[in-house]
Amino acid sequence: MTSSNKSTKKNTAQQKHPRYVDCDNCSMQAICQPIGSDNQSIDLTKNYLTRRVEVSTEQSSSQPLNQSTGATLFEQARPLTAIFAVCSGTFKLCQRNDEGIERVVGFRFPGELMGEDALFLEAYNYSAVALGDNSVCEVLVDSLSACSQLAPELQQNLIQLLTKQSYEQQQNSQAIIGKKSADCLLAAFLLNICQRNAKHSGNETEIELTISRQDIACFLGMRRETLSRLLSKFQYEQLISLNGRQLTLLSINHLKQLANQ
Amino acid sequence: MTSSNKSTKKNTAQQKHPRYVDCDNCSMQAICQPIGSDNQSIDLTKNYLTRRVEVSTEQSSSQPLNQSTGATLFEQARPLTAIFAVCSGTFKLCQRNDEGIERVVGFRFPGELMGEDALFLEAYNYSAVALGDNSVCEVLVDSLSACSQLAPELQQNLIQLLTKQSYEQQQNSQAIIGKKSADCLLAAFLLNICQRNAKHSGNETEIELTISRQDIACFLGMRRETLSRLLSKFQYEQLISLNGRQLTLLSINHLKQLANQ
DNA sequence: ATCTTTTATTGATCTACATCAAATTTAAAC
DNA sequence: GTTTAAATTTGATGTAGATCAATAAAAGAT
Repeated sequence: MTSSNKSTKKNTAQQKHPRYVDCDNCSMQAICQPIGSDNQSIDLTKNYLTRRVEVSTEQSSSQPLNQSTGATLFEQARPLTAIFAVCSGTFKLCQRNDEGIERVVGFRFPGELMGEDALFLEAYNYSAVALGDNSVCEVLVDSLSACSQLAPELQQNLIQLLTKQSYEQQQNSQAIIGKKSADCLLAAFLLNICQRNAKHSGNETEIELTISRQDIACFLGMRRETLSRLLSKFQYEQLISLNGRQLTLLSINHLKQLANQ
Repeated sequence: MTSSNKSTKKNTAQQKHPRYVDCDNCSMQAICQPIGSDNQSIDLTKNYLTRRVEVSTEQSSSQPLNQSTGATLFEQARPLTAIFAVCSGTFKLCQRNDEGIERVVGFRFPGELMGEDALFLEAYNYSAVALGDNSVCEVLVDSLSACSQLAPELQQNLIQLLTKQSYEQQQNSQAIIGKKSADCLLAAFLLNICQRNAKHSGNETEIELTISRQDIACFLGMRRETLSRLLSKFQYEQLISLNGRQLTLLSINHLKQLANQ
């Protein structure tokens, strides 16, 4: 099985300038925009919000998963002090179960939230690891809580945000679990990440895969060998093309057909 | 392979009097108890709450899944007017995807909520079908919303409720997805439902399985033949015993060991 | 009660994926 | 640049679970 494009070298088209997501396309928006209860408006950045905090790969406190180091934004079971929105880059979310076995439970792209599902609970449900040099917006929970008691509008927005978020999470995981075969699963996954990535990149057919094969395989519950074979097969079948880290969906229709089995 | 207890007949120990869950053990509690903002308390039942609405098997509007009829409490995609807590009995939740393929996406036991994950969104995410003669408590969303604007206490409770709920949902689905083998999956499932059922029954080792094999298999993403074989194997290995619909976990430790693989 | 229909169990076979192993490519270190 | 290590791809083989098919047991109907 010979894949079409293999000879291309020097295709690590490193984007020097990371693209930050627009606030308009961010899930945090509901609680990040200036809130004016009638005439008295609250300056959010003076209260609970810090924009564009860099999370670079250097200082990694611990290795959350066997391989691939990366900056850990927060760790599972630690007290929840803040929730985050991804500004640029990709994060992976890892969860350790009772028996100490770790799994990749999700990925987050620009404009998506992290930690919000444990808001007002004691601790983070999972660890968040930056895949590369990323940035986030940070919302301090205590300050947010204090503010929301002043502004009922904010509280209403918060409920909406949590509901929508929980809904989308459910949709995303629904799209993954219970697929008939690994083909379908992978097709669904590729469509899912490209669609989510498009919210800020604007391109639904291309994505720069900062996620390693190992992490993808772990998330999808298959072996990396299987994933590798499937990617080769998809390339052979002209469903996708892979140039280094650049993934292009060549036939979204066929992929959708495959995914819905 | 001969299962230990097969000869027992007439073991359909029908519980004439369905056990209703205590309000203390119900997830709806946060918004169902009388709320007193200082001295002016709101009478909930006069506003948005109706307790113990019967949902009997008779009048089924449509067959949500290929087999097993049952009263449909609400249907996917219909406007969300109310959220529910199970009082007695078991419900199954079905979801149809874009391609029209239906799946069982969950079950609800007494004290658990339904529809709450779409609160303040347009429509229900799934259909809810009663497995037998059940009952629910109903909370009307419009009235709840109106009330919550009067009582900030209620709104705070609502946020807590939604967060906890979303967390538990995630935990439940995490316990299921990505298991190595069907054995582990089934072990995890049996432990999960017994544990959830124990919240109102008080017995963590026994449960009356109102759910059909087909529905369980569909939920777990396996064929009913496979499920049947596994149940037989579990009985042979003295992990469980099955008397009609009565399931008993004989060795919770072994099951847990199996589930965490 | 008997008859019919549905639901559940067991058997035989076949395939998708895991597993073990080796080669190859890519990235990091020097 | 070269060397080393890590990540990815490809190959060979075995097994878990799907699929097809046939009973067997409940549940309803009469």
